[in-house]
Amino acid sequence: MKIASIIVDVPAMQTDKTYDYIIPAKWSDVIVPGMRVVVPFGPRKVQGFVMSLSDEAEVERLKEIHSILDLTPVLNNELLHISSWLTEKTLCFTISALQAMLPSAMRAKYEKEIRLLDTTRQAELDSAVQKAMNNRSSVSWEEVEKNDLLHLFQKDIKKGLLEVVYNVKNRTNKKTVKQVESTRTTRELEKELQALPATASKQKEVLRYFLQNNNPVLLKDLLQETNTTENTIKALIKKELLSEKLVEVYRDPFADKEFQKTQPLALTYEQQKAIAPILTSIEEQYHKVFLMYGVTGSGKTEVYLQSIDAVLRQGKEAIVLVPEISLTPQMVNRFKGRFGSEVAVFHSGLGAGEKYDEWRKIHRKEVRVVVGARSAIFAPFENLGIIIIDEEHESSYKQEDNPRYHARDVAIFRGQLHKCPVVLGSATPTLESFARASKQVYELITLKERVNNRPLPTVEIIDMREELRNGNRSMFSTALFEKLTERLQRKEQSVLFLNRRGHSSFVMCRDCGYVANCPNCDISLTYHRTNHLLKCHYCAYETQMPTTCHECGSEHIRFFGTGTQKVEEELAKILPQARVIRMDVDTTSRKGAHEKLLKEFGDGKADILLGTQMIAKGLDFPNVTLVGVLTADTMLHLPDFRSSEKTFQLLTQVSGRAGRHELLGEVIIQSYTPEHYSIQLASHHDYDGFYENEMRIRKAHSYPPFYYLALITVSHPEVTKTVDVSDKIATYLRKSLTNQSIILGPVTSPIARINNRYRYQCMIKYKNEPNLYMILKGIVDRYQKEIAQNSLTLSIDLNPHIMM
DNA sequence: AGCACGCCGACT
DNA sequence: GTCGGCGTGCTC
Repeated sequence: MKIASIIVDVPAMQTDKTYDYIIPAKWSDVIVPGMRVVVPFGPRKVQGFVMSLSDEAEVERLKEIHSILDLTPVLNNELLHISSWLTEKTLCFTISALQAMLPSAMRAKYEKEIRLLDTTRQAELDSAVQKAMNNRSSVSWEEVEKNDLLHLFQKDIKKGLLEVVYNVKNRTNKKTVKQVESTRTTRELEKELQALPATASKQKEVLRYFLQNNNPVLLKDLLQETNTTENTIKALIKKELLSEKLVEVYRDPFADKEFQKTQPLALTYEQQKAIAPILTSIEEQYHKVFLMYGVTGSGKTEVYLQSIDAVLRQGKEAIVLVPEISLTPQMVNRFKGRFGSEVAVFHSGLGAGEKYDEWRKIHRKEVRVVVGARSAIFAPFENLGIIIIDEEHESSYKQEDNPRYHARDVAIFRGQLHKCPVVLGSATPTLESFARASKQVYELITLKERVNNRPLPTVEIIDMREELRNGNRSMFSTALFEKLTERLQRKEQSVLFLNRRGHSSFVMCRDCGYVANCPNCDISLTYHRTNHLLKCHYCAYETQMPTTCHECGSEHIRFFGTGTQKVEEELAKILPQARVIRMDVDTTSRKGAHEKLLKEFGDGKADILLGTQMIAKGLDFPNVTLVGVLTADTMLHLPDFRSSEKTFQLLTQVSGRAGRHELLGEVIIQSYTPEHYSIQLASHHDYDGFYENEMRIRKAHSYPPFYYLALITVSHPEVTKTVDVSDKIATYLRKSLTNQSIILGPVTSPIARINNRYRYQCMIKYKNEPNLYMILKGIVDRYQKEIAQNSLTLSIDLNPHIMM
């Protein structure tokens, strides 16, 4: 008897193991590991993944697999292997790891319905139930629940008149279109054409089309070619002259775009030197991590493209990871332009169906290059030749919910398995990566020159305190205002960058200092101008914007913090003649809006592009000669040891937007702490200086890359319980870990309460703790019961990037 | 996660 | 004496 060990789609500690099922004889040759199946689990049916096969099971009474969802495995052996590695490294459930590797469209949807067991006994049903059933043989559970009839239905279920049926619905929907073909040979068609009455002129025209071109054609195209309607075709199908069938198609998000084919550019001497070791590792098929440290504009992308080209010539495949926000059409164009239909693209802008289609292209080996955000690292390639992570320092490569993985770690793991190079590219590498490169763990590749030999833009730092002292209370310094005016006169473009992270528009009373906070979470409420509401970003709480202060009754209650809208208004006041495009979540939420705004700016339809993080990357407009950073230091003071690094990266990134072509670029950085080393060193384009300085600080405070971190967050509706549990955990950790490790806390989380749950955290700083995973697992086990009751939550983040 | 089973308090 | 509250434990 053949047995399959299956991970079921029930994300809970108690079910985080395989369950054995009998493989029905009819599928004994079909079912292999990596397939999705539906299995009975208790009284219901759930989706499951086949992990392994065997001939014997430890359990006595086995059930059979109910149905199969795939004909070929959706996860190959390598991905199954990665899933167990992920499960261990991130302490997540196996099912979460498996689901993270597949497009969301492949996750099962569940549906419950109540069905009449015996049609002859319909009369015995409760009259209200009969009415609700309305002669149907089944009703959906939701419908019954919505009409508040569950109680009555339950009685009839007990009587054995009705039963509850659990269905697993496969969400995947392949898109199909109608295709029409003729059923006759050309000669026969000719006869039929003669036989048609003269009145059927349209039908004749269609037949004439097939006489010319007796091949299957899409209905849509046929209608257009013959200028007719579906009815004509239907008539012909009825006469059995034509037949129609549904063919599967891909939703192609780039269908209506044309990609100009590009040829490899001649590499500069520096680029040639950079690519050489990568090509060697591709040719000789060994794994190595390269850190490609190249200033903005040094032509990293061309090195990627030519490396991929070498991989493709070898018959292998390539993954390119790009941060979500820089997955712009410009970026996609570069890859599609070089490799054409060999490229699949993954990004969050695609709908679930579109993502599924891109995934299938890879699965069916129709493409060999994938360009995408974080999750593209799980692309089901089997013969990888290179993995490239562009903008390696980007925090979006770390997933912030379970499984809390970092795409870089997965990339290196896959690189080892495939014996292929992993290239990490950045103008501002993370300290972790640069330190590894310094220790020769990674091979450092440096690109110091900009391709067009343009000098880096000059950067001027403006002390905003000084401006204030001089009586300038606006958010534009005199210097920035003057430069903006200058650009307007010269008909050049400017980019204004507002760093909003950590500085939302909160509401404060000018008289007493009262700040409007969320009643459920210890966090200030954010003002939303569109509907005049105060909203909490952590729970769903929202309330009207108060007209008077809750504390002192003063009317001087205002919102603080600078939003892009406010900047736009002020800009309209001081530079009324300037045409401004604003890019933020409000103006880019609609599909394609992002792209449209950028195109407008690129076409010179505006003088100033104003925006948040999303404009920091990838933009490359020749006419931009000024970049202004309105507030450089807003995120410098976040409770995060990486805040200096992030500020440096951001400023460097933003500065890179100016003067990329013939025209010289200038950058203005406005700051209230201009003396800060992040700002100073970024203004001098001095990464090495920043690296040294920051490494000293990290060493002094025992932070990465000198120590690894693990963050444990405890939350519970009662403070006392939260404190109690976190205390016990800290004590246990101090007892169990080696004395080389440092355990901080417990302390309250930077956000002390979310959704009425108090939050405490412990931080572990460690260098080498071989038993750490076991110890942390033990802690989760110990509190399993309370976690299951949903009173307590423990979140464990290994290598956390967000400390809150 | 769901769901059944089972053991105590408020009603017919 | 029964209905229903939710604490406990299981799902191959």
